[in-house]
Amino acid sequence: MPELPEVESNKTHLEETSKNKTIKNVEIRDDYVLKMPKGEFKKRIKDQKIIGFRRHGKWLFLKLSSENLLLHFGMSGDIKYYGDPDDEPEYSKINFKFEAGGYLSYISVRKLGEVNLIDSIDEFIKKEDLGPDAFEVSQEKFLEILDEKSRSYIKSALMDQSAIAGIGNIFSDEILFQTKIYPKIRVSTINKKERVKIFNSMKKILKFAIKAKINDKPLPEDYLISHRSKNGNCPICNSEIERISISGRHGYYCPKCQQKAD
DNA sequence: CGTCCTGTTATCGG
DNA sequence: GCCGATAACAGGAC
Repeated sequence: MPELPEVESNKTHLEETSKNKTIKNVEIRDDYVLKMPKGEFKKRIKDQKIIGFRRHGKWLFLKLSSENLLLHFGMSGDIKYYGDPDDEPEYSKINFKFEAGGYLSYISVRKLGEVNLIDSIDEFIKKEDLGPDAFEVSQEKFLEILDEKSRSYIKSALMDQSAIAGIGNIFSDEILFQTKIYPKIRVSTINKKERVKIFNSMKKILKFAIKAKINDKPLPEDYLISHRSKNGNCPICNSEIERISISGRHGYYCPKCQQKAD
């Protein structure tokens, strides 16, 4: 379930369970997400210690003794630590076994996702052309990126990983709902005051969602996310939520709260 | 059986 | 070059 908040909560999970542990061996159930030959991956990762973590956008990096393990969760990926081999999660694709006991599973229901080993995290971010992380970016930088020259739809701009990294379909809908902005207007038509509102809302929502995810709590009832599916109604005005197609994705919005004209 | 889906990428067209 | 639309990737849920 991976947009920025889910990946950040995965990072917390790893910090709590897997830090400073040494990988004894790896079991590969399905190598579809693995971007290198199985044998090479196993050989390189064996005996490496997990010394730290970093997240950028939807990408998670495990810093190892001599290189970095990168994980991307696609649309249905997850990660889980477990102590007993009988507790291996369903759809686990790659299992790391620790020297001290315990396991870590990279899980994915589908096969979208990526597991790889890389030398430099900074170079990877550059090579992937990722923008600044949505949770870290400064207001100044944010306004520089979503500037009056951008002809993109606001929803597309928020989801563009090369602009701002970490926001996907669900959270872009939430940000626009809470700022009462119609998803299909051009960034260039939104004034600075409104763009500052978008920035503040983005930070607030991400912070809240990370906390909720870590504590395994649902998001508040007045979030659009809680009403986003099947014939949902707006938690503010009770209008029926509408669906709109933008950049190949389906977004949801309240036609009354998020008017085109502003 | 058909439709839907939290992500990314390649390709085409305006 | 910018930007949107589309298809493709996969497979489980409904």
